[in-house]
Amino acid sequence: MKIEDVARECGLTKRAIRYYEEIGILPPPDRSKGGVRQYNESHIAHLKKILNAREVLGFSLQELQQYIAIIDALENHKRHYKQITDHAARKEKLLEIEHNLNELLELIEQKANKISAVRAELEQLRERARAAIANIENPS
Amino acid sequence: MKIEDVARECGLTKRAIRYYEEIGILPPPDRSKGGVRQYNESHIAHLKKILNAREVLGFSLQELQQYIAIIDALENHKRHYKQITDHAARKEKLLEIEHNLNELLELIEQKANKISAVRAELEQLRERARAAIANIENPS
DNA sequence: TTGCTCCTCACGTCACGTGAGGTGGC
DNA sequence: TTGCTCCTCACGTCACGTGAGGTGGC
Repeated sequence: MKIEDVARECGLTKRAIRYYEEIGILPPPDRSKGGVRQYNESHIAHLKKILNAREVLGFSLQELQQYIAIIDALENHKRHYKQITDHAARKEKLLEIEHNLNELLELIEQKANKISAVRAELEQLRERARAAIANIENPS
Repeated sequence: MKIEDVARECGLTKRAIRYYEEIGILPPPDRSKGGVRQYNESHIAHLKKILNAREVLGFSLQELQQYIAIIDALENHKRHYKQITDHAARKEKLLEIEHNLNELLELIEQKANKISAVRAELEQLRERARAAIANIENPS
């Protein structure tokens, strides 16, 4: 896959994708002998996941780095901690991750509440518009 | 109220508030004889409403102008259309506003779906973390 | 008068947008 | 060879951040 395919699939510009690579959000893909970036499905999945999180959480790209680090830490947790015999340290790390996840979930709830507030206001305005229309069609 | 009070109340910087005034998002407040901006409660309400909408919808400040225009059009609808006797044109305008509101509400639903997706993923990760912790505390 | 906040430039920054100018593969 | 996309600079833009340097009101 070339950069254009990734751009179309993820709803980004090619410039944005190169920029994400430049600042370390997206791992550098292999290049063809001509220097063309070659992407695969895992790049797409990675991008879509962090784009969703970014949109929902309103994070800057720098903050997203932290977010990705937390996710990766847990997803690779088995691989990383397989040989560690220090159970106390391992538990400590896991508790820290759980704490971070709780904070993120709290942030998400706040966003959900704001969505509800805006939706309620727009629905109320729509009702007013409909009432006004009905009043023109069938004056009381 | 001075700019510092507005900043605290709305979670903005003073610079941001002056910038919103500069580009027309926020109506210019009165000034004291020394040139100090004097705000009132309506400025606060206006700001909070559009900040919520901006965060939820992900609009640029330019797009927000459109949004504000739609809201104002409806909120002042009685005042604006009181003397208009052309019922057909009036209905046309109201139908257009309803259409705009429907589009905004659709956008909101998409945002709500994305929130749900991110929340589900984070909750799943938290479950995994908790299971790993339980496994350390009480090995199977 | 002393502090505090206010003001207006004006340059810096983040996350890209937008060409310029040149190369690579069907 | 002709188009198309790819590449790397590099300057522009949006939404502010961040001082600099000076004024106003308790």
